[in-house]
Amino acid sequence: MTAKATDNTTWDSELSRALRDRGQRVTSQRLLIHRAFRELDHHASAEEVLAAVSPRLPNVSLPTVYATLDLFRELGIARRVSAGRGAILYDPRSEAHHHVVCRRCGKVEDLEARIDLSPAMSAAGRRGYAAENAELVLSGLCSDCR
Amino acid sequence: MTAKATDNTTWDSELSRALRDRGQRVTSQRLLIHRAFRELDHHASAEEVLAAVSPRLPNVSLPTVYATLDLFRELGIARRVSAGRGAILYDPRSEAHHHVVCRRCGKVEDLEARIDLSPAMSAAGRRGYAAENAELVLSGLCSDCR
DNA sequence: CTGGATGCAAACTCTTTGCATGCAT
DNA sequence: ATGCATGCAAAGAGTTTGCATCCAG
Repeated sequence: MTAKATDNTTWDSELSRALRDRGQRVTSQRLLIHRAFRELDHHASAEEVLAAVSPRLPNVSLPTVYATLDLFRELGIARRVSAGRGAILYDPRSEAHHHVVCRRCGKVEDLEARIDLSPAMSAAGRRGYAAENAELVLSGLCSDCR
Repeated sequence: MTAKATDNTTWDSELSRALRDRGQRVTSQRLLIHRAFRELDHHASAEEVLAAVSPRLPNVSLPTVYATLDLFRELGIARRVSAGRGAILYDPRSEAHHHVVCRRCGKVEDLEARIDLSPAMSAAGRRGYAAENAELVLSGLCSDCR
């Protein structure tokens, strides 16, 4: 396992501080879901996060994972990504990046590309939207499915 | 209604030709779903398309609408757009455009903005993907919800 | 005729909600 | 002590599948 104890304590205190700033409680579920999510360091479904947490803290429920990941989104720690099908992924908001999804097997990969989104942002502004987030998803067949 | 009979016959023959080219059958459901979809001329859910078709051809079922819209996607007539939540929208592929979705009320609007997606396309190519489609979705609060 | 397309219903997946219990504050 | 957070279960939304019937080719 590549996880370091120092990462955990750093992550723990970051999350604790963010929660306290909003007057929300610091629970072991939130801390451990946070650790698992940051260790995955990858777009992950609620199910995947649960699988990563369960060995360390049993009896964590899927609804709690959903609620917690959505809390992370509010805290700016995670982004929601709707990948192709109805599945929702949560992505640790590291640097701006985008995604490709295989239209056959559903696999999602990161795309490192610098795209100038300002025309879209200002178009949204003209429409009356306060655009907070931009999500670019390409789709096609991956090398395996082709 | 703004629909013109000429549009219908044009659309009908376009679709008929595309279907025959692929050895697929030209059915009244497909023709009428196609008309309704083109008349809507807007990102629409399967439910909306069904509502538009039903007055003209009763007993059309939702599964048929899904299958037909997905067929349109294969034919290049429609694009699938996953708008924020798990809902799937089908968008008539007119010109390249993108979308904003309100994160509170879920409303989806078109965004006319010319974005240079080539960096993402080539990044996808490097990953082994044959990228066929690009979908940019911004999210935020619309003027009503703000 | 004959097989692909349709309608109906049911299954399926993923996500959200309601409520009693528990724990952080 | 107080009430937000959790776990469980069940509901809910949206989409897909199975199968008998129907109709375009």
